[in-house]
Amino acid sequence: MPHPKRKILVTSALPYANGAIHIGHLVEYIQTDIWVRYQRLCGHQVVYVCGDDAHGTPIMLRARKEGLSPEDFIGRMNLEHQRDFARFDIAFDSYYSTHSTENQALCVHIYEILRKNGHIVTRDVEQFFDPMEQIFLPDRFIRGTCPNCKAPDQYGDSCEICGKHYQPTDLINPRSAVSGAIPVRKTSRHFFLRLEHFRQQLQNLLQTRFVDESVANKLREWFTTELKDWDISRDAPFFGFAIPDEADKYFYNWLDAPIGYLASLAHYLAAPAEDAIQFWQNDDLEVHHFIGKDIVYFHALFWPAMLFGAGLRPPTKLAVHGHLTVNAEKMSKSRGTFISALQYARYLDPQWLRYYFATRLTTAPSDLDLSFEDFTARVNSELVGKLANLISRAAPMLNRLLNGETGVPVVDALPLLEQLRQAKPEIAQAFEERNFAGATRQICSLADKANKFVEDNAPWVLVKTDAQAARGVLTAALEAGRILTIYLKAIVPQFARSVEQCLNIAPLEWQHIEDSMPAHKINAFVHLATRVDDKAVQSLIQENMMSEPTAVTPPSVIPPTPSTATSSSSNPSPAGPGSVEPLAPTCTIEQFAAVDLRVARVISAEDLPGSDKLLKLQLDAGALGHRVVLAGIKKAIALDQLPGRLVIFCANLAPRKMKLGTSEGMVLASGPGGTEVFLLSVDSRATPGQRVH
RNA sequence: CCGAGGGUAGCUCAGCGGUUAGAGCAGGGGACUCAUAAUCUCCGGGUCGUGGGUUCGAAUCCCACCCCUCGGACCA
Repeated sequence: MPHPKRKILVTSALPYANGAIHIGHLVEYIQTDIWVRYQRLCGHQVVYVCGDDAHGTPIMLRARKEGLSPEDFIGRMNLEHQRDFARFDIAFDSYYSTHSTENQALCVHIYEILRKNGHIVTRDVEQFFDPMEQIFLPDRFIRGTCPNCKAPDQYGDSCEICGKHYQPTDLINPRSAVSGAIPVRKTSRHFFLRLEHFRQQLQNLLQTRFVDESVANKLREWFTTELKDWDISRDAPFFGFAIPDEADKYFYNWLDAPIGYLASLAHYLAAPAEDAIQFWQNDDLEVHHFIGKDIVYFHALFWPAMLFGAGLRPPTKLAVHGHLTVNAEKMSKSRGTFISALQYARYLDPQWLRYYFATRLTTAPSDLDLSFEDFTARVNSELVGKLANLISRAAPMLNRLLNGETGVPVVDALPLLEQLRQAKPEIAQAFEERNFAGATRQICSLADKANKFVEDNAPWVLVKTDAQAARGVLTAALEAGRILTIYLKAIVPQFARSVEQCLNIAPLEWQHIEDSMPAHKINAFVHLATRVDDKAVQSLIQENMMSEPTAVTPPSVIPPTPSTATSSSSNPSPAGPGSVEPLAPTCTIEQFAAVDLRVARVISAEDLPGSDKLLKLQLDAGALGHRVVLAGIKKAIALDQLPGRLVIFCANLAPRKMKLGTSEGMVLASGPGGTEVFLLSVDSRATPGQRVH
């Protein structure tokens, strides 16, 4: 009524077609779906599209491992994903795939324009190459010893033990995760999008309501330096779209992933790609992308840049959410908290998760925690104890004592009902802003009042003396339940459906808040929501701990973060230069002498909680005294093997303040890092403090 | 070290310049028995991270510091 109908295109990030949907992913899809359902409830025109991000080397390799063609593999994943989403009532209008003819047409179309307009350049890039497999290796497919903490078998982009990020070229003893071969450097021509061309437009975009202020602050940092060209090409063999007029060149899947939103739209429209573009360009259309904070870069820079370059409008809004932790820790297989959507649904009700996430989601892109204790408490006390209870006490009573017929709410109930209705704008605003925590808080508080009303008027007593009055009380209670259900409908649609059935009313819409139920006969009560059984929660976690990490083939590329789209092989910077420990430039004897290497004896080694890679070593350097050195060897060398041992360390290295203390030197070691670290030692007769020449 | 966000009752959080600081959950007492042992009621419980400042008045604004989380830099 008051506001005109909005036209809104909504997307959730495209999950990578390489693994199952897990509860971390679900934060985003549930958040998006609640928002979408709310908008629809208000009568707005919403198209909600998504699909699998189906391209890339990880998928190609994974398919091969399973003995499938990539097409068959992603087809299977797509079905699995759709099945999982359906269980959680994610109401996509179109769930498609980046591997589609529409997407290919769109990618080529946009690329051609970018090229024509001079936004594409080519440049030679040197990269790791697997000589056995004859493929270029994404960072994640190079494993080696972490150069920082010397943990062995770490990914090429970052170390899981110490958390350090680096270039694959920094790895000690790098190996191809595909074949085990030693990667070699190889040069190839790559295509780049000149991001700098779009600096002004991108910055202007930040002046709009494109992102919330806290995110905008962060984004502005990117503009303090030159925007680097973005590498959009990959070499054959690659599972993706070929770049036109080029032999053996493919589009990087992060190029076709966001374009996949358009492709999914085309699929929804059942129309050719041009129609999707036309739809997109509609002046009245709002475009909202829901994404995790890990992929802001792609959606705030690359994607708008592509659109600008192609003469298309940018998105209206990025709705950024944080990551999920479970019981206050990162999801962990060993703790049983790495839970797939499927596993969750086997033990627990998806409605509960929708409700619980809603109570935790705010506008801010901060991480949210799924504490199972809190989860159980809140679902039981709020969703079941307050909300469901209101109807489950009133409806059966009306059926049993008063023939199931509602009447007119008693006069005493009018202030309550008025209050319920007056909450509308505030709750609406909370939904609009994605402040679902605020919305549920208000809804619960209203439910408290409604329950109190029932309590105060005791219809079960009243019915003995004044049936009509009792009917009026129960009618009011059900009316209150009906209004609350409208408020809740976007969050727990199945709950709402049950209420509608029970109250024998048409599907509820937001505008029905103002209405009153006419006197009518209600249906038999149906159970609205069961309580969470703590045992089921325990079973779920137990089973998860037991279940072997199957389905994950060696180069496990299941994104460790909950959010989505192309988390693997997603190093945003252009394919970095580097090499397999190339020989350093020649140095003079003076330069060499500048480095003062000394013998030292390890006095003690202690763990540094908070660092995955570093150990704190106390060194006895003889006349030089004692030194504290933080060495990245935790993964490689057991604590008890260190004390007493002679090592070589650089004694005149400038002290370095690190996160967990200051390091007064550097212990020398070889090896790729991670668990492959080999300390240099000297013959046993060397004494601490001696210089190495 | 830089940036962002946060530190308010045992727990999760609301309040973000104005009367004695709130809610839910948990704990304790009571009421009720219509309801999925639900609901209602009462109680205990906080020097609102620390120290300064602005103000008639600060949890709320400013400055410094401490701690946590998340990015980034550095370590490499």
